[in-house]
Amino acid sequence: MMGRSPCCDVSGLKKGPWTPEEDEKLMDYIQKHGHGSWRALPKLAGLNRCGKSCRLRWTNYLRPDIKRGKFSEDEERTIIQLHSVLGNKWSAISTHLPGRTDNEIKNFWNTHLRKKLLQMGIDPITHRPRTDLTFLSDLPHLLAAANLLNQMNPLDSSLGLQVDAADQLAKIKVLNLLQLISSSSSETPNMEAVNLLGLNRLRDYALNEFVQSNTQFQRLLNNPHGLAANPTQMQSSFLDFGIPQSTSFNSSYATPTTANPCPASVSASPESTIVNQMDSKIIHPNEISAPSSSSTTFDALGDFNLDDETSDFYWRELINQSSSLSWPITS
DNA sequence: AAAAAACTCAACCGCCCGTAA
DNA sequence: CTTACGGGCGGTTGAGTTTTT
Repeated sequence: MMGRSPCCDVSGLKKGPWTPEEDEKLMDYIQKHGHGSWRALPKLAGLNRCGKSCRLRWTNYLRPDIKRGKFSEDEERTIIQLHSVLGNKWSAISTHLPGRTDNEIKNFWNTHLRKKLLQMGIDPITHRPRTDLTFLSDLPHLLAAANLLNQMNPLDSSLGLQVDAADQLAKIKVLNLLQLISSSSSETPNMEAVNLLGLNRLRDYALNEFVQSNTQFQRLLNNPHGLAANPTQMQSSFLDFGIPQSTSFNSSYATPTTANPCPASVSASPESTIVNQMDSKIIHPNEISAPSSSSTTFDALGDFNLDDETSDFYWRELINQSSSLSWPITS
């Protein structure tokens, strides 16, 4: 026989948006009888729909325990964290977000989070810094954000939120930028993109802009308060989910240590080591001990910011040496 | 003011899987 | 053991809405 025919192909069954009347019928019926067999339900409830359509309408919309409205930042972080482990297992992800349906999470991911990660230079599939550098064409905006930071009084509460947002974004982008730059050597395929974008000039500009001038930005970099992904919280909530280690290891999205897209570049010059060190600091350390849960950029950033003394050290080193930096990239 | 482009999200489709027959 | 069925899942669509030009 041919492939299975769609359940509602049998003519006459309504498709498309639900009317309030239909909703009411469905709700009434389920309230009185429970849903029982979805296939049998439409006839019993007096609905001209297929059972599948009814089930979908109920689980994604009419169910009384559904939370509506914007996702909180907490939920957002949870989704990103879980997605880095589970991939597109929307249903599994939704079990950790009370009142949110898989469909809603999927939509939210596709319309918001994916873009957000891309904009931050994070590959939404691997959750690691993107290896193509096209996002860096956005660098002017990044720099503008950083400049704005410098002009803002961070104590001005009316601007507090904006400072935080810009702060987070700038931090993340700078770190990814530095990772990518520092991991590019003339041998890597990145090189082409780097030259294409005239990144060398951008790099100098960026470093001068970020590193040389401002104590305020530096302070913000070292200030964990505005950090998008508080590492401690992230780690513990991650554990709270009770995700078995094996899940992440088996996940097709878990990146094996050998496939690190940001390999420590061969130190072409002594001066480049500082950035490479930082790169290692950012990306590598936990991978060795716990490859499963620590391979996301958020975790990496968390590490970087967790240890104030260390990050302070690296930034100071970077600042001290920035004027004389000779990079492994040559123009 | 109007047209086009971009976005949103409810709902659909086809496939998969567990299980009852 | 095989197969048919129902429920569930992830990918995709497209009408309605909002934003941009």
